[in-house]
Amino acid sequence: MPKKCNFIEKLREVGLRPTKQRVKMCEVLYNREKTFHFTINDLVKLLSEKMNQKISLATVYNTVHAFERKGYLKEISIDSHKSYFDTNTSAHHHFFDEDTHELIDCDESDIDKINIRKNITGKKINSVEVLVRVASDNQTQK
Amino acid sequence: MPKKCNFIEKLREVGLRPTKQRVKMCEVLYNREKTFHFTINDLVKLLSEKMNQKISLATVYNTVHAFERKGYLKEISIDSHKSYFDTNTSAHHHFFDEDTHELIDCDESDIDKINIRKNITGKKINSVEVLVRVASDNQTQK
DNA sequence: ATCTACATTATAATAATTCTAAACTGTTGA
DNA sequence: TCAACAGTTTAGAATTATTATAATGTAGAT
Repeated sequence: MPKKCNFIEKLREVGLRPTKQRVKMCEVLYNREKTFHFTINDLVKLLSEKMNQKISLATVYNTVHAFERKGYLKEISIDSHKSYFDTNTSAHHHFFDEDTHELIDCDESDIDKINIRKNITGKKINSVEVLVRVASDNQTQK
Repeated sequence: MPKKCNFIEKLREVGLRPTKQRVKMCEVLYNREKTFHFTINDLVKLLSEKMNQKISLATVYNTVHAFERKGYLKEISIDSHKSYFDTNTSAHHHFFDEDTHELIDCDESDIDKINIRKNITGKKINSVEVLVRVASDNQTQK
């Protein structure tokens, strides 16, 4: 469990100034056992309610994006109305629970390596992401 | 190439009233050889510019969603700021060109069948989607 | 301690989407 | 054929997520 000073170090390492707000956000995001999936809204709530940190919405956006640029966070595309972020920045896949709107990580061992046979000329592959949508077994299907 | 009356039939079959606007939209969407990927914005432009159909933005949204509910269209999650739709409603994967923001279909043969070893108790798999992000070979990477 | 560049803030602006309420139009069945 | 109703369309307002702006604050180097 890293403590405050470690975050200050870490932030400095990637060239981000360890401001009060950024350190606080690190604590919320990385002081946990499992990886964390969240929307900006989730994060603002956590900061204001649990951490008692009054923080401007704009700062949360700016800082999340700064973290993303520096490889601290990864954005996940699931639905077109909200941005989801993931503290696990390694290449991995996801389950998305359509009932609860929860994201669940997929271990590498859960899905075989994806083999892509098609080539787009002049383009290289940046990433390959699998999204498995799940829902309650007894739910009406579209 | 289906003509107007076929669309009227088709709409009726799934329980949608064949209104002027819906038939026009069918013509734009399905009178083509290849499957078509688009945003709401693209569609509005096509309708107003190419088809000379003045149509309310709200109607386009309503109708696209009606089509989606009825299985005429599929939504694709790529980026969190716009909704992309696909006239190919069968299970298939995509390439997304990050330079041009273009979607390209993947044939079934392009990617091996995805084998998922993890189970979420009480949940069943609704869909498995692979998104392959590609970009120009000489582009700076994040 | 002071300076400067970068951060934060409140607020305004923008963009995508949804809502609303009134007007309109397929469809049904008398 | 036509009235009546339910489903549609429409313009515009409202909402939601996000980004821009401009003033103020602060970390870090000198």
